[in-house]
Amino acid sequence: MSSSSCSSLAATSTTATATNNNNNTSCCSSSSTVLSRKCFNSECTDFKSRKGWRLRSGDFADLCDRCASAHEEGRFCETFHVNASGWRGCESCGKRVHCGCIVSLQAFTLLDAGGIACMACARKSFVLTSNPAWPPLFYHSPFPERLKDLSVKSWSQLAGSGPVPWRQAPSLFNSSATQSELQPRMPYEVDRLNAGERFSALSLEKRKLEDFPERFINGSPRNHLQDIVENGNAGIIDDEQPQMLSSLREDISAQQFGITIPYASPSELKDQIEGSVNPLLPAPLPPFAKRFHGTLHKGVDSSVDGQIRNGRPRIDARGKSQLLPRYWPRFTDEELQQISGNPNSVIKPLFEKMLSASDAGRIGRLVLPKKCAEAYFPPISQPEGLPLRVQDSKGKEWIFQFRFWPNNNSRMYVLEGVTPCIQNMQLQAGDIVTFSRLEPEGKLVMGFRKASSASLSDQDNETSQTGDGVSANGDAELGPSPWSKVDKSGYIAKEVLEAKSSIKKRKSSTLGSKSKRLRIENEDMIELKLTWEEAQGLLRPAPDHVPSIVVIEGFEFEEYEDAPVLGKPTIFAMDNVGHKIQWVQCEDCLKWRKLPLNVLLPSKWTCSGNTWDSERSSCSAAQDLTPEQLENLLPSRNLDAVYVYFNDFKMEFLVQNVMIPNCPFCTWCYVCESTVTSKRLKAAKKDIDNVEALGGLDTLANLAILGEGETLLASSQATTKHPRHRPGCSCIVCIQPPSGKGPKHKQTCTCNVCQTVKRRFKTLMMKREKKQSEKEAETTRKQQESSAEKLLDDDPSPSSNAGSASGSPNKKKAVSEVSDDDPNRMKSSTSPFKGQIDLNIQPEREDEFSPGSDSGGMMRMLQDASERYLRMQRFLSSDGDSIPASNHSVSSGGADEKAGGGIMLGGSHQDASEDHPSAFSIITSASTPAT
DNA sequence: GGACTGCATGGGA
DNA sequence: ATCCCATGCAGTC
Repeated sequence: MSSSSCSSLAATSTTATATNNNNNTSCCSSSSTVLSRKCFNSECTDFKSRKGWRLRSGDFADLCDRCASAHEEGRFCETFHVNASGWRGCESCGKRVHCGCIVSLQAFTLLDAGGIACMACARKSFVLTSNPAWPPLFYHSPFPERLKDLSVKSWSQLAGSGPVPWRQAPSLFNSSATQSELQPRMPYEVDRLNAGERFSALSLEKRKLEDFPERFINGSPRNHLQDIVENGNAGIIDDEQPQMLSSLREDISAQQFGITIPYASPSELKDQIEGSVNPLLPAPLPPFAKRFHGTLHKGVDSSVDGQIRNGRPRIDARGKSQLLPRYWPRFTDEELQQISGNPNSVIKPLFEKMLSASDAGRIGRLVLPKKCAEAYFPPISQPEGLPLRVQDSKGKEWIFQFRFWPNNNSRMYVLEGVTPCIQNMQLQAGDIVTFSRLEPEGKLVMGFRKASSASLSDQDNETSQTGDGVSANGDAELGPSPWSKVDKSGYIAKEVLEAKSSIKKRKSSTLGSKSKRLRIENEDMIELKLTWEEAQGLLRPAPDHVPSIVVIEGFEFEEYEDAPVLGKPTIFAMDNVGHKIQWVQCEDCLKWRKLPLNVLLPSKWTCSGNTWDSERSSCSAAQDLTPEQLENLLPSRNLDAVYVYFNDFKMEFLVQNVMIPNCPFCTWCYVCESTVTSKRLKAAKKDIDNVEALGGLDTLANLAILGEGETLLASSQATTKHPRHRPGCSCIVCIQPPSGKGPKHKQTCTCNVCQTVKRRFKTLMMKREKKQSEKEAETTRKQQESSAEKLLDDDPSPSSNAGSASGSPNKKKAVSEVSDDDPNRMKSSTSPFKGQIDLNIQPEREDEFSPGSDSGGMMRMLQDASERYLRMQRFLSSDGDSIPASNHSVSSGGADEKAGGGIMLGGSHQDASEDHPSAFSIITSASTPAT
């Protein structure tokens, strides 16, 4: 390498001063160094006297008169680097341009497709398009003192903790000196460097620097080879060629994807020397900022555009590897404009991150990518970290705690207290938060990008990149779904599934292969707006599917060994004679047709495919459903509330469309499709508490409801514990009629539902009785003693024990009539429940419901219920086989139907107690025979 | 019991 | 093999 290149390299270094110290003969000099009085140009032996270009250090190269003149006239390289390597031809005019030194940086720009263009051509040819790929660049102000000041003050002011020590983990720096080449120096980093605090890394850095121009000037493999072939420029061929080419290919690939790279680009260097080209020019803005300014303020000098082009990221693969691509900022002008607000401010994009479920969750902790945190956030040495003031895109300021946790000999950086901000910006998992810095204030700015917009833009990008509009990863094979719009039936919009396809493409590019869990979740939760249940409903076994049953923790899972097919979503119901059927909507006429239960339909189905009902095999045939029936049939979407009726008590559940694991009502009940907000559930629980003393079966029914409610409450996400049910499934879940549908069951009903319920109930009761009786003998005495004391001391009325459970005279009466004379039991029955009732449990496995395996509350409730029930049984058996007295006394109407306790699940805003003839009831008969 | 905190774990790059 | 980081979870308040 020629000495001229060496001098250039030294100039490229941010450590010109240090380099000078190490190599006085390299004639690198700066105004701040008086070790050498020679001209910066090693080719020149004259003594320096004039300032030249600006160095990274903020100082100016000292040049002799001759060199300074050549520099000012733009002839420096032509004069002094004639024989140096790095001469390239402009792709446009062919003019030879030297690309091998800091002096020439402003003279050319790298082309996206490879090669270079001289600035004259660049200014003529380039149209500044919205290119989110512009890198955030270190703003090297012509006022280094101001920046130096800012470099410390900005963070320290933000942190409010005085001067910030040098970052504790400059891994970007120390691990490989890459930053010296490419990483934008943070102002404080420059300070540090200026202060000569990194001498230890100097030799390595210097070595890196020596090969940097070779990489740098050969902006593309093509040009590199071209240079070799056409120019016979052997000067740049060295042992590193293969690696260089490989590296450069990576660069090109990165560029092709329009990736923004938060590392220094040569434009940064250009900016530094720009001042030297014409020191009278206004302070150069960072290229990115220039573009931004150019966007905001028309009429910016076209030269700026060319300079901006010169800011194209030229990133070394090693530099790229420092920060994972998924964190590279991809700001659009609009986003910048949104963030900035103030056109006089300069936005420096730092990084971005897609919010994970944890990030967006209520915990309020945003995990920061380590490298980003260490590169762009103030250094912290203590886990407690620092408070960090961050401004959101609306200008609102937030203070987060920037801290870290020790983790595997490393650190895990988090921003704490982000929940208000996240909520304020209405962000959720999958959305992207962006971090940038506002210059010159140094203020951290947090922007965001919603997942939908991100997906669209990314998708657009990718489409344009591939040029064929076809997903590169083959996800398009999902194909457009023929399903029509989402409506009350729960059908999924065609557009939505198409969006899914596009989202998957985006995810594959944006997220890479990272975090499948996140990807799936995002798709489902955010993009698809597809509930777990809906997704389940879409799946059909393959035509020749033979399910294999896997039992996990007592739950049977049907496994699709072959990939399930996407089928036509249908609605299962009971006809008026109690047979299970399914309803399907014609793709064309949208009429609903009744089909046999086990029919599996293709994803696109029309009336013409109705081979089971020839009279309705045409769209012209009338729909055999009244609007009212249809309304009852269709699962209600966007429910506000679910009412669960128990005798005269109506319990309201607020719901969301979330599938509930272990829901005994599976896919049919409204509750099952919903979660219950804790507030309302508590209210409901209170109601249940109020009525729980009605009797054993009533209580059990309540427990069933509440157990489910607990499930609802406890589960914000579906689990795999819910077996997949499909047509023909005969489990307790599936044999139940849809909520609010089907005939009511008499006590003497011997249908599958009742039989199963009775059997399970009886088994449960017997086991509970047996277990409890063993313990009762020992504990009852003590309990009675204590209760007796309590009764004597407090309240002679047993019902008072229920506390708030005295809301109605009926209840009081019920309590007194069916009262359990054990107040502790009453108390326990009002205790919170943790457990769940899963009607899918196998009776032979019900001992898993032992208190030991239960959290306690639920089992106590069950025990109470069983005891009461058995006591009632004994009581009633002596009085004839009749319904429990409690129900006689409580039920205000239709007592016979509600005898034994009924769970009626009404739909949204439906009053099943009044006019819902098809309200679903589970009748647990008091005369249930043991099985 | 729920919220919060800090660390541990394990999948994935 | 190593590191990152999303998330789980136990301890504490």
